Amino acid sequence: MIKYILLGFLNYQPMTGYQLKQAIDESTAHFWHAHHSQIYTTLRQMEGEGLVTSELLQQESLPDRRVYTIQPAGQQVLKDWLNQTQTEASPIKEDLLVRLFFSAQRDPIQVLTELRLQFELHQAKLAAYLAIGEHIVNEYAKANPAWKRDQQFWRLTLDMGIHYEEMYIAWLQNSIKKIETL
Amino acid sequence: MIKYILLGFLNYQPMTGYQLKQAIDESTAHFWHAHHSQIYTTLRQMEGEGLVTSELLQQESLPDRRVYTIQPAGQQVLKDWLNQTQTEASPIKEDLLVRLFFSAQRDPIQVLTELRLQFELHQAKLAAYLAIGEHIVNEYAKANPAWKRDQQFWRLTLDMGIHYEEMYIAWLQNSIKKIETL
DNA sequence: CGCCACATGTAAAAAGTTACATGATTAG
DNA sequence: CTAATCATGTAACTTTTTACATGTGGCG
Repeated sequence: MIKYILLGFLNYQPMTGYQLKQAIDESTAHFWHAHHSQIYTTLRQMEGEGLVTSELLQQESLPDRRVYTIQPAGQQVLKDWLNQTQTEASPIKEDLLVRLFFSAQRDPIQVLTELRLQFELHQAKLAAYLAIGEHIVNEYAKANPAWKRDQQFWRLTLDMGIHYEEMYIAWLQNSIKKIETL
Repeated sequence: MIKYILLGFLNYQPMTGYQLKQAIDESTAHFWHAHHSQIYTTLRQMEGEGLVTSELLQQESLPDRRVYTIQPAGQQVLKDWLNQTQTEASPIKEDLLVRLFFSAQRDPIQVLTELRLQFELHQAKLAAYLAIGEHIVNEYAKANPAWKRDQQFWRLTLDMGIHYEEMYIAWLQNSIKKIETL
């Protein structure tokens, strides 16, 4: 999957592994993230497959940067992947729910502490997403008029992030209440 | 993670790999799933670590079954894991959002078809969760009075599943509308 | 002086998926 | 006769995570 994300970004413009990591952290991290080690190795692997090419640029007083450029073969792979529609709902893996599922024997105080911490974490995430929303509307749209249509799709994924966090926060509040009165 | 789920179930009663797979599919699958291959290998691995023991029971006209029983060491591992509170929100990996993020250049008809299929899939999931909720209330609570407290925690995780699907469905409806009028 | 940003990698381990492999019974 | 349920496993592969590894320049 990380392969397609990298190709997706490179399809806009040539980028380095470092920049791709940043782009992911800033935009797709709330539905897909990756460590830099995976990004660098996947880029090299894709270069071997002829999906991208790279060139090393030297900089004064800063480390060299390896810029990757998507190739027609890479664009085709991306396109093919997008064209073969998903026929399943993606599975969820949510640590907290696993923990909660087996928490009946735990000290309720500890469970509540954990849920309250999650409450704060998810509120922070929500706040961050809302800020990104503002950012997209105010800055990005003006700076890159060519990506106006793209931005509408990015916005949809951000909306999901926002709704998800809102739902999560409401559920945490409700769960905390229920455990308190158990 | 699958390790703790298996220990969590075995902490209630001895079970076979097959039964554990069933238990996971029926209860935790909406926040954590596993293939049978992973379950069987993890059980064997835990046996090697002394967290569980197993014995082979022969059956007439049915295959042998290997029943796993949790050991004190396994209970300790489970307890320790539950006691060390998560300090982060679990990351999300949602294929559909990755696809949507890079879908500006795709044929909108195709995107809509994909979203409408997801709409049906998530509606089916929601219906299934609601049915499970009924099941828990009506049958399970009466059959296992010793797990009454546990059931209240199970119920909380199911609630999340329900709220998640409701949110997802609403977001899909809204996204479909937006793309239709794009 | 210490931390952050810049910048790229490798290695090893853990986790998860897919495919291969077998075989009896029972219900439709 | 065909599909599903019961029942367990291995092997190969892919993906992801964690740790190791290095080095400069700027800011407070």
